[in-house]
Amino acid sequence: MKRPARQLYYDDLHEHLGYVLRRAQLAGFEAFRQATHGVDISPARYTAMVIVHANPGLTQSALGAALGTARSGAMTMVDWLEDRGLAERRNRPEDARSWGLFLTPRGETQLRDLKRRVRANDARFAGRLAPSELATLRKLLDKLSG
Amino acid sequence: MKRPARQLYYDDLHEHLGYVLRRAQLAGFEAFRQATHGVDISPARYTAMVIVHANPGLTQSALGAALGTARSGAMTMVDWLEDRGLAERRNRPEDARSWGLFLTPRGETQLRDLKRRVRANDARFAGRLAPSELATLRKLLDKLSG
DNA sequence: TATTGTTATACTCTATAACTATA
DNA sequence: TATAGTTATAGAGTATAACAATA
Repeated sequence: MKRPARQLYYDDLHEHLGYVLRRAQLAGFEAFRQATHGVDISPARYTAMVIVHANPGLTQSALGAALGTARSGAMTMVDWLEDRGLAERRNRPEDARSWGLFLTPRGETQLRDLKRRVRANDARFAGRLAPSELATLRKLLDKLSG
Repeated sequence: MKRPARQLYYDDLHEHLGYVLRRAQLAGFEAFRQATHGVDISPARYTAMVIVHANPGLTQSALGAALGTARSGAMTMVDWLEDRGLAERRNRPEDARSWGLFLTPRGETQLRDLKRRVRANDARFAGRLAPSELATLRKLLDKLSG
């Protein structure tokens, strides 16, 4: 038989907004993981697919800036997407230094499926709150991030 | 002269609670970084110090569980704290397999200083919201994480 | 000169698995 | 047998710096 774990104290950690945000964000990652179970994807890569889809032809640098990573990080990201046939680099006539990024038909299809799943699970995750609470939360978080 | 960056579209990312949480959490990390400028610390290590301080004598496994990491991660964490003279491992008479963790006097002093800084900066960061908004936000985030 | 993509490299964080000593 | 700590190892993720091609 297992001894009951000793009671742990957290001092005033729950007063720290950063700590509370971090915990909520980890719960969000976990919800995403469940929503995308069985698909080889991550929050960052999902974000990348959404952004490429919404901005067809954008450059790697622009993608990196949108994701908040260095150019080399965007490079790795696009390699990953291209290796799986989800996105492709095309020549840009107006600037031979850079590529234009596009989702492939397969990438579009997968993104549609992922969006459906993520939306449904987001609703389930957010379902811990009443609709009015959720609207308030989104507003307050945006205000905090701005 | 630099060309103006092309307008970027984010589709419905801002509808996704996980995405909004992630952005807010990154803003929180940045606030922490500013608050602790010049001190060699991180949010996770700060959390570890707070928990050791609040639970003197706890084991590494208990610390790992509190931090949400594997035992080997707690090991690395405690090594880091011990190397800098901030915490120490003491023998536990009641169980020779495990250590009891304690902050050193130096650790206590540094934690006091850090707490002051983090609290002040937390107030500044949270200051983007009205006090009533902040209370609402904390409540909603806790509800979401629970 | 400046920018884009690329490559090499390194550092942090974290997870797994195997080992040891104690229980 | 189960658990705590330890160690080795590997995999993400990310940052910096240097280089070639192009602007």
